[in-house]
Amino acid sequence: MAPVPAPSAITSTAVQTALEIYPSLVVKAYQSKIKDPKKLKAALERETWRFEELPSEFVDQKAQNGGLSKDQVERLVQWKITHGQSRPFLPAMVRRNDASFVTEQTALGYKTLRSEPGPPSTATVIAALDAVCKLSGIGPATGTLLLNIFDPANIPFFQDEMYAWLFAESKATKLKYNQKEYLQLFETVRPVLKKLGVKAVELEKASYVFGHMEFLDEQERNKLEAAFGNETAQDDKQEALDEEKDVAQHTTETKRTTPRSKRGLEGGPETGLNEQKRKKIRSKTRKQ
DNA sequence: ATCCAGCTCTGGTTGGCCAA
DNA sequence: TTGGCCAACCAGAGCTGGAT
Repeated sequence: MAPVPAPSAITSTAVQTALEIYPSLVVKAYQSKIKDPKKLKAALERETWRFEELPSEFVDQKAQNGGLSKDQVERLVQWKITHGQSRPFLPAMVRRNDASFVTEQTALGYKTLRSEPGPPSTATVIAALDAVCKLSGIGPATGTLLLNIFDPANIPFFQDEMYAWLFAESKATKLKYNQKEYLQLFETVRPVLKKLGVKAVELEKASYVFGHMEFLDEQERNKLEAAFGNETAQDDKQEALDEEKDVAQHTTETKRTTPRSKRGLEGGPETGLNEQKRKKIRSKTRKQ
C-alpha cells in the first residue's frame, strides 16, 4: 500500500475517496473491537447520531445561543471512547457535572467562538477550549469535540488518527493530549482546510480512514491508492517544511496543559484524591 | 462445551510538586 | 504566580482459567 500523502500534499480527490470509504470502514473497525452485538449496534447508532442527528438537533440550540445538554455531552463522550481509545472512566467523570453547569460552560465556549466573525483564531479557540475544559472529565481532547459540534467546518476534533497523519514523524512519541499538542494540530490543519476547501469534520473522517487502512478490502485499497496517485507532491513538500517551521515557533508560545483556573474547582465528598485512593485500596483488597 | 468470576489492560484527566 | 512535568486514578471490555 502506498503511503498516505503528507497533509500539504493531500488532494481533495484523496479526501473525497476516503469519505466514500469511511462508512464501511467504521463498521469494520467497530466490529473488530466490540464483540457484543447489542453494544456494536448501539455504537453504530451513536456514530450516526454524532455525524447526522446531533448536527440537525443542534441547529435550534445554536440559534438560541444555547450550549449542549449534559445528555448530549455524555453521549459524545461515549462516542469518543468507542470511536477512539477506550476510556471507561470518562463517562463517570462527566456524569459528576451539574447539568446546568454543562450547558452553561458549553454555551460560554460557543459564545466565545461566535464573538469572532469567520474562522476562529488560535486565541479564540484557546479561550473557548478553556471554557469547556472547566467541566470535570473534559480535557483538551474531549473539549475540541464539543467545539467541533459548534463549528464542524473550522475546528478539528483532537483525534489520534489525525495527529498521527499530520505528524507522521511523531509516531514514536506518546501523545499527551494537551493543549499544546492540539494547537500544533490546529495550526497545521488550517492551511489544509483552506487549500482543499473541506470541512474539519470531513478531514477528521478522512484521517480516520488513513489511520485504519488495515480494514480496507482490496477494492477500497486500490481506489484509495489511485486517489493518492493524483497528488501534486513536489510543490507542496517545501510548503510542508515551511509550515512545520511555523508550527514549531507557535508551539513554543503555548500555555500550560491544564488551566490553573480549573484546579481546585473539583471537590466535595465524592471527588478528589482521597476518595480515589480509598477506591483503589478497596479494589486491591477485593483482588486479594 | 459452557458459564462465570476474577484479572489485566488501557491512556486521558487530574492534581501535587517543583522551578523560574 | 505561573508553567511544566509526571504519577495516580478511573472502570468497562476482553481474556483467562477453574467449576460444572
